Amino acid sequence: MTAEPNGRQNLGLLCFYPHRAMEARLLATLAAAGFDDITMAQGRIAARIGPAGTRLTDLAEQALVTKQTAGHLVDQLERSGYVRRVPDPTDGRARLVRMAERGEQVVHLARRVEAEVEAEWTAHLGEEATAQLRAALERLREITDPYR
Amino acid sequence: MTAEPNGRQNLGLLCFYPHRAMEARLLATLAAAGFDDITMAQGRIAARIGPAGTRLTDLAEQALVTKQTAGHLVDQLERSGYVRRVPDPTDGRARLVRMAERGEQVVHLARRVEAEVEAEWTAHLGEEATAQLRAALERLREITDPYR
DNA sequence: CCATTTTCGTCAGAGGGTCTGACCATCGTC
DNA sequence: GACGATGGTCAGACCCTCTGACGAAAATGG
Repeated sequence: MTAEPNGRQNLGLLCFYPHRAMEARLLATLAAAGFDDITMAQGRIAARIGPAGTRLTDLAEQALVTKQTAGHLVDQLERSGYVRRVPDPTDGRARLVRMAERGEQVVHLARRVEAEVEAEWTAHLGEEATAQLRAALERLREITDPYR
Repeated sequence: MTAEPNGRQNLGLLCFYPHRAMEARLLATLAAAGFDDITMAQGRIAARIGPAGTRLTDLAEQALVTKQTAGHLVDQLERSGYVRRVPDPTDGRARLVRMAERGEQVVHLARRVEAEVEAEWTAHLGEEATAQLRAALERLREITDPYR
């Protein structure tokens, strides 16, 4: 991911800045709201928990980490009260990771911050350019995201 | 960075996929070429070394890490023979981190891979959409990258 | 219906990346 | 020259992630 001598940077690197900015804003806002024990890694796992709960293995697969890593992160989320594990009624081996009350609060706040940041970006780029940006990124995802 | 229930994902997250894909490709290709002792963190530091060498403090600032972290990574890069530290003739305290021969080789290869991946993306999106994407990301960088 | 294989999850251990805090040497300035 | 600012290192800690090994439950297939 090298920065070329002329100002031209590769597209992968250019994608990095907005992503980092979004994550930093999220983390800062959540911390300011009292959710100061959350980390980015935890967030990336938590973001993939479905409404009815999700298996650890699925979380790991979608987040592109090992089961062990996902388990470790869920341990922390559970200890902090953001999620809880319940038995999966359809499979004796499995457990479902489900959002707890405290977790839902974080999700609501995170959504608001995301919308806020996107609004700022739209103000900078203009409506049309932003829509094109989103469309391009979504198409790009087809070939850069192994998970759909 | 939550994934919303409907398919719509926030722009920060959408930016993540291409970035991750680019980094993964780079790392895999470099490893296959025999540079198998390099890591992403090292790459992010190394990418910021200028032609005449760069001070550790500047590397740290641009990469948004502490001096200690940058120093640690440069240690590894030096041990692997990618860079070397030379005294800064203009400042007795400072040392310049400069690319070594082996480092230059990596940079050349990395540039080629980046161009390759961008070509694939362009093939998927089309020339015009790719140009627009780049323009939008560059404008977005103005407000999402604290370093210029 | 049982044996085998697969899947779900955990435990244990290791290495890498990053940070804070303390510290020394040198530079620049008054 | 004295003193604050700057470049860099050392030490210690924490978090993230991985590999390997394993037990329990489910799925498969005679």
